[in-house]
Amino acid sequence: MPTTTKLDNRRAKVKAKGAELGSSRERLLDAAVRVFARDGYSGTSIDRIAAEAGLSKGAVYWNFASKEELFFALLDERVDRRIRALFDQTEEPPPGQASEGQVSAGLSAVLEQERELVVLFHEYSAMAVRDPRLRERYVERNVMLRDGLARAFEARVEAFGAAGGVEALGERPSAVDAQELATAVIALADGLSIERLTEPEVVSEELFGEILSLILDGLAARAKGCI
Amino acid sequence: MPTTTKLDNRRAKVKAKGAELGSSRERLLDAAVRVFARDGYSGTSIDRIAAEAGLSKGAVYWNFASKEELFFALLDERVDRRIRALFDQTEEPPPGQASEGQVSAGLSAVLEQERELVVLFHEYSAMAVRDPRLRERYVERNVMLRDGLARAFEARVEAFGAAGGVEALGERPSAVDAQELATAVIALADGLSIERLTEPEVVSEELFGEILSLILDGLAARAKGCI
DNA sequence: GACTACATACCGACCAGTCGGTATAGTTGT
DNA sequence: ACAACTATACCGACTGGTCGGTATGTAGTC
Repeated sequence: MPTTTKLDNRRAKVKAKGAELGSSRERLLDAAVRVFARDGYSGTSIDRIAAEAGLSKGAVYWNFASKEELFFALLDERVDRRIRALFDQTEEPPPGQASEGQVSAGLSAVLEQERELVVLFHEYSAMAVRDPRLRERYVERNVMLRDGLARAFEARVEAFGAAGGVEALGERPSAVDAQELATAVIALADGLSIERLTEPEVVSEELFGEILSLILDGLAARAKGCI
Repeated sequence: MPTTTKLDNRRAKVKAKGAELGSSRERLLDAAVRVFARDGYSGTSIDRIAAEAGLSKGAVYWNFASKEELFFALLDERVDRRIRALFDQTEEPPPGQASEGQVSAGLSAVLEQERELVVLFHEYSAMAVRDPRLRERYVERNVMLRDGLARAFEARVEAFGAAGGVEALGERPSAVDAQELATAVIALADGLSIERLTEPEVVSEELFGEILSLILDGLAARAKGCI
């Protein structure tokens, strides 16, 4: 169904011009981040977003095709971008250092400053469970993150293997591979960030890094055969 | 504000009689589990729940004070009960055995069979982020779970300490205490169960148990000083 | 005067909650 | 045993309000 060719033309132009700082489009997205995070997707009305941006409903429907498209744009241009940036900086660790501390610090910083993004991410995931279209995009993003992290682990293990003379992965029957490790580490990060939303005091800044290094120590110990 | 004394009296009686199998109340709760899990809280209408239960809106408002109360009842009588049962069986592990496998198997079984409960739990947590009243109850439940798990870890470490002659916790500067460990393990379980909702194929049955034993191995290795 | 970038008024759908009505079960007086 | 009365458990029409989306108006710009 070629629903909205006219609209697509319009949006193409908008996308070209809309990046200007302080443009209505940006103000709407800023407001949408706040309101969606505060009230949830279905608890948020278009009128409220418009009002919070100092604009009207007309401005919203000029810049976005629908409420859903506004939400998608927000995920693309705010949430995903942020997460990708975090993981890019993770993949190239500062020269020759163990990176758990860095990763944990980076993650904690994001979680601390950008509570709204975490809430939106949470909302995103809850919606992806139901909506197949959303799920497709959601999974695509997850695969990217997981693969990146898995590669980072493999690189680390190779370096470790060269130093310690032992391969940690794929040797023992109970060993986990890099993909599984990445899956679990992402799950841990997600889980901790979610717990932090309701109980900030029990999830310390360093916890993620500590557990991550515990896991890696466990791997190393198994590789050394000292368990 | 003593709002609904009449209603409370009524509900007390209902609670006494309502436990009968196949009662309207139970049928409504069964339907509510399905519909809330399928369509989300705000995507669910009272009429739809009633229809799915083969009853009418009047039946819903006879048995429950409001949509919110219906949802709370559902969390109490279905979700929480189930989770508590799982953790109770976790706290007394089968005689003298390492319990990671059991815990992981139990968790996986629940996640497999009761996808609806996981979805509802997810929804619950998303709502608790916003609604202070809900958050209070949510946190209360979390504290219970965490304390229980922390005690289990402490018991395990004591046993381990007796066998290995070393205390694993509170010795090294980078060591984590039982509460933090429990927090992380719950976060891991939550994260994995959420990931499993959208990507069932990447979260294997055994993954949780494997990571858990990796973490414990890491602790043991540190205690032995072989890292 | 045509196009842009909105504002405003409006429509139809949906929905939580209310309320009068009602069928059935239970209780009480005789 | 039977009528009179009451409480229980539900039905379904209705209300007030909200909200996504649309249609139309309008000030500024080229």
